[in-house]
Amino acid sequence: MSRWLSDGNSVRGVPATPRYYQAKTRLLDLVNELPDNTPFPPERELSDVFGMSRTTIRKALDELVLEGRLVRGAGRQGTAVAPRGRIHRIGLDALVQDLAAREQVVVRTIGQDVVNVESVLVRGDEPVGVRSACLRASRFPGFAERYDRTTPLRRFLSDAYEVRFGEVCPWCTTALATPRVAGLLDVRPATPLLSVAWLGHDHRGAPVERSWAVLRGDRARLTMQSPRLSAPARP
Amino acid sequence: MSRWLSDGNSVRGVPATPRYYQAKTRLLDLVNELPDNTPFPPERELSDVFGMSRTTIRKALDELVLEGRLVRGAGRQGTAVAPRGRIHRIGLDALVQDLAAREQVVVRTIGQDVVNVESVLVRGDEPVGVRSACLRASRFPGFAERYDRTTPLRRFLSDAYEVRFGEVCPWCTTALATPRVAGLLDVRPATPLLSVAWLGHDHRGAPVERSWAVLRGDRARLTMQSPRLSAPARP
DNA sequence: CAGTGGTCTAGACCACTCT
DNA sequence: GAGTGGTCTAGACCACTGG
Repeated sequence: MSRWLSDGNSVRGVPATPRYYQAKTRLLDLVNELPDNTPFPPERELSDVFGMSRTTIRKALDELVLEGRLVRGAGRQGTAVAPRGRIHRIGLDALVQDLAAREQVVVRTIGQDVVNVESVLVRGDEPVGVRSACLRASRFPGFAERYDRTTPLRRFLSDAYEVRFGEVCPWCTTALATPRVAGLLDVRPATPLLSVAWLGHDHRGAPVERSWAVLRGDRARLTMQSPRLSAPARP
Repeated sequence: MSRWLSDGNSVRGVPATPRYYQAKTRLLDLVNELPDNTPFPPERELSDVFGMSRTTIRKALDELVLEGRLVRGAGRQGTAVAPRGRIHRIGLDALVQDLAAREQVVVRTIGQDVVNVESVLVRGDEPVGVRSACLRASRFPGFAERYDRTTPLRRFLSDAYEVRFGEVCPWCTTALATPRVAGLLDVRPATPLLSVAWLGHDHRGAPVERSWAVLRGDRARLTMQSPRLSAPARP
């Protein structure tokens, strides 16, 4: 009883094949035929040629952009066919350890007892993710002044404050880019992102780090450790 | 009415705080104050009260729906506050082992030598994900007839075909719901989903299984093994 | 029946970038 | 200056649901 599966006519007032989806299909064919970086027709021209309003065309283009097939530039740059093969692999442990190539590392104080370390993950001159860590300021006195912003965070904490990290159990979901994150990642607000979060404890179980990271789904893949693969216990 | 309450800078023609985002913030406050399943004001009323067009209001509502804070119903049902606490944890190894509660397990043959096992992951009467596995038919003769569709897939393969599975290295990204998957998950097409994929090999390294799973980001969290947390090697 | 959300239109102004 | 994408408006029609 899927409400959205249209099997011919319409469901819930939604036409079986919305016009924007017809446009998307045709535009996708066009994208597949064009080489990387080929300039794409302007939205107003497509609107004219397809006989649809610019709004409808934009909805189709929006999805192709979200799927990483088209790239939109500012001003006269216009839309273009996205370069293929720009997917970067990012390891989960590298993300947690903060070993990825970074830029724009910012340290700031939030409220009374929280220090935030935010960095933009870069791969091949493109921003692919944002990593944000929150630390208890009282646990790491003078952190903002002492941290050099280049050493991987966990290594620095280990070296400078003698933290021995315990286990971590990250979890993964999707999130929409806030305007702020969208600016850092050069995507539109509300772009769906891959979100990873974790809590860091020291070896005695005391909380040390509360962190999250978001990755551009069209530019990054998160690779993980293999789960335990012994055959599951049988009753 | 002054349209551009520009409260600061802009990037690429996008105001720092778009109007729809201001609406979203205010609407989110409202959502947080209301109990689960409370009917939400109609879009036209919000449009009137906020002094914004219905299109702008809808854009704000769209994001709240994608984030699982609001639920929209058909016809006179209208919009309502989504029940909270519906986030289910799904373990990565459970996903790979196919241990999650399933419904609609379908086995079909694709092409010459591929058998596909597709199942809908269910948690608390809601579909939260789809799992799809592709096997080489010649490696598992008679699979479609022998598989009982209730035993976890990997356990069945181990028991019935004496497969000893080797390591697995899953990767994670985002995807947009195809119309077909959207129907299975009861979401709109193009809804962003969490996507997990992996290749299964036996202990000798021969490929056995090519699988992927998608999860509703507003209903499921993927939990993972902790990465290696020994301090990274220093040069 | 009235009212809801889903889609679509034909405009408009803005900030930006290339020529 | 011209043309691009990003946002926004004020309408419209549709299919659907409840009283």
